Amino acid sequence: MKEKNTDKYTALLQATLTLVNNRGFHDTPMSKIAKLAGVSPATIYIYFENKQDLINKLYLEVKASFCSFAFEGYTDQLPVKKGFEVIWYNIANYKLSKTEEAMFLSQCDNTPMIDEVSLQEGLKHLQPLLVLWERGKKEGIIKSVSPYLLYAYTVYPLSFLVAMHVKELIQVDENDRRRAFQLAWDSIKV
Amino acid sequence: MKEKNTDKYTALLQATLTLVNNRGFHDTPMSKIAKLAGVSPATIYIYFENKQDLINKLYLEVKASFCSFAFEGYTDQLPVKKGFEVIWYNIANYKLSKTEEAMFLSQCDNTPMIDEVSLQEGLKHLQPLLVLWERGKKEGIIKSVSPYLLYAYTVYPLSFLVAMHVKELIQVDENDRRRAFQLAWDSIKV
Amino acid sequence: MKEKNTDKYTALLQATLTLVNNRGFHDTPMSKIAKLAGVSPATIYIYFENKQDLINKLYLEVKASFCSFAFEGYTDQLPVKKGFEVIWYNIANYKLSKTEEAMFLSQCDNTPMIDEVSLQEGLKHLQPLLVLWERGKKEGIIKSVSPYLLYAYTVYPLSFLVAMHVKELIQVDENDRRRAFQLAWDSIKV
Amino acid sequence: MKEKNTDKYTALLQATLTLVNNRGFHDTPMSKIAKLAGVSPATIYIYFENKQDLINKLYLEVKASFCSFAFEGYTDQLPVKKGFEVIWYNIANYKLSKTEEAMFLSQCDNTPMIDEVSLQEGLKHLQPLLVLWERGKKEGIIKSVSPYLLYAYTVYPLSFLVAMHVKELIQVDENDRRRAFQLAWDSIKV
DNA sequence: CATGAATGAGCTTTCATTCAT
DNA sequence: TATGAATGAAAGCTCATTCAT
Repeated sequence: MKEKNTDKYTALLQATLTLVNNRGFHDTPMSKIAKLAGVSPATIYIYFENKQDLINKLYLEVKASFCSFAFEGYTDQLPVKKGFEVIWYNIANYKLSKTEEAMFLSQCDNTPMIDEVSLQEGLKHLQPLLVLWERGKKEGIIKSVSPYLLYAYTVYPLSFLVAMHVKELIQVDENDRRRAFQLAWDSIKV
Repeated sequence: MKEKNTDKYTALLQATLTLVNNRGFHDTPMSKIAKLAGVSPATIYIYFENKQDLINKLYLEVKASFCSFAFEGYTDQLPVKKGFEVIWYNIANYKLSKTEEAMFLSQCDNTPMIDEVSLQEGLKHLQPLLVLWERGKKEGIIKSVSPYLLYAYTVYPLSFLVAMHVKELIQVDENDRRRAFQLAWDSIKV
Repeated sequence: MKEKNTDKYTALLQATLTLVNNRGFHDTPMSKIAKLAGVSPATIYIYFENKQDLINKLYLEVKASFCSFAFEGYTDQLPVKKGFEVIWYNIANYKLSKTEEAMFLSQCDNTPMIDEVSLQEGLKHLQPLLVLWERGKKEGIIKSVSPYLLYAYTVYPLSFLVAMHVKELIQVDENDRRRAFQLAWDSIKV
Repeated sequence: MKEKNTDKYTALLQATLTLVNNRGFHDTPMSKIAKLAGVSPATIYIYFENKQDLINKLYLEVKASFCSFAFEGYTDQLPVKKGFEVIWYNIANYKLSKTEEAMFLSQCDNTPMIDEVSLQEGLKHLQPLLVLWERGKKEGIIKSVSPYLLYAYTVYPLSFLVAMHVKELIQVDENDRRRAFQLAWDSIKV
């Protein structure tokens, strides 16, 4: 009974993810979401207040899963470079394996699609990375620049790579990832 | 009379740019575009085939203006680093001054909004940068990696900085740009 | 357990009365009725066939309570004027104290909301008043006009007074009622 | 061109009048209104903001026509009784000939269907009758009671007679109107 | 060329009602 | 008996597009 609930809730989020990815938020009618999730259109409104709420909740869900993945195996005991490496590979692996989720997050971050409130909410989770960078700067290992710059040159580029990967313009195998990491690290290291 | 034509054409593109930036492609009805441009909805269809055509043409227009800006003052006579510097600063300056255009391009590149054909069309213009990178690799100055990687770590990060700048989370003054260039260059230089 | 039944039945009627009064028949969804009555929407269909049946039954219930009230303390032994006075005051007191019920009856009588069958059913109860009027006419005390006219000028005006009372545009104290009765009586007396 | 506008506007109001009368506000979908008026559903929204606006505007239109009719041939030079007679017969004739309009007004006045603002707006027009009554009271011809009472016992009863007339339960010929007027006047005269 | 009016198609959302439990 | 979940049908409304002028 509780199962059924979670099932439909999840099915709806998944359907939305797929459709918004392939067709955009516009051009993704509720009826299509319902059909792909295997429920009636009216059922959506049992689990979500409205279309905006559905998309917001999907965003938060995906963002949370992304962030929990990002810090797997990481502790602040690790030396700066090693710690950064762990996180960076986590993120890269997530984005390149869960491409649907990655593309969706990209779309959300570059489009006025998600409530500002939800966007803020979604940002909180990257805190440990910021702390790590701060430590790296103190230790003279990482350049003394704004965390926004560090993010722009290490994590953000992955979005582009994923997009090219999805379009099958590039492969990103183990070697490629190592090379990409090199570029990221060279960019921010002192 | 020719003036008038161009005026309305331009006004429509400008109106679309503004509205799509602020509200997204969905939630930007033709009627609102017409109103902001100061014309009748029917008039749009004199200049554009339909909504998709309007957005495609806007994309190409903006992309072209962006690319022409990007290579101002550049010749392939320049040494690799100097040539890259010229182009990079051009792009940075364009994106940070014409933020509306920059945000729009971001949205187009991360959303299934533009026809694949038009996207391809828009890509052509960056050719000289690719040629420059090839030269850099041959001269052993730039890392031997895919141009997609080079793009991801030098040009693409600017989109993130622009977004943060527009949200007034960061300033990007002359010094910041110099720092940003340093990160870009460190990333790809051998 | 029988208690429970009656409780829910009554609660549903009461909830319907309140909601239809405040929001109209349209704009009164079954779900809201259920919530206000403290039961599940599905439970309504145990006690009532459908929405129309619910509203019909409410109408008959209220009409019956109204009519039983109307003839309290009345016998056909009373002289005509005294008898009329008793009934008229009963009706006035009912309408002005049970304003929710009175407003609801008004709404039913002026709107195609209740089945014609139920409306006919509801009319039967006023019989004794018609008989009294007939007697009054024979005795030469009451004008020889259709009972519809007599009703229109004695009972029906009270609906207007109740409406104005509910909107707090007029008070209707003991004195006002006496004055109102005077107008009613002057209207129909020979 | 202007013709067309007025035509459709009027056709829509007329269609609404008919349907709301026969089926109630609930159970009168916009699509049915459109069909009866011979236009597309979308066209309604060129002339009216939404369903509520449509019904409000209809109310004001009908109320205005009613009131302008009510005071035809009346001047405050007339003696009180004569003046009252003129107005009363105007109202009676309007209601008994334009029964659709009369029934609609009844429905609006007894149902939470019209915005409070519009209801207030609609009330203004009866001013001259109130002034006449005031004069009658000063001259000792009319009972010294609230205008609400006077209205309840002279004008309001007509709504009941119209309803019975529409249901074909009574005829209301010239003689009947004279009798009805007698009851109204006896009610309020000193 | 330019437009206001018009619309069919389709959108999001609601709701009376049902059904498995 | 009682219900929360589910839904088909339909509601109000919007919008890209057309067309007579």
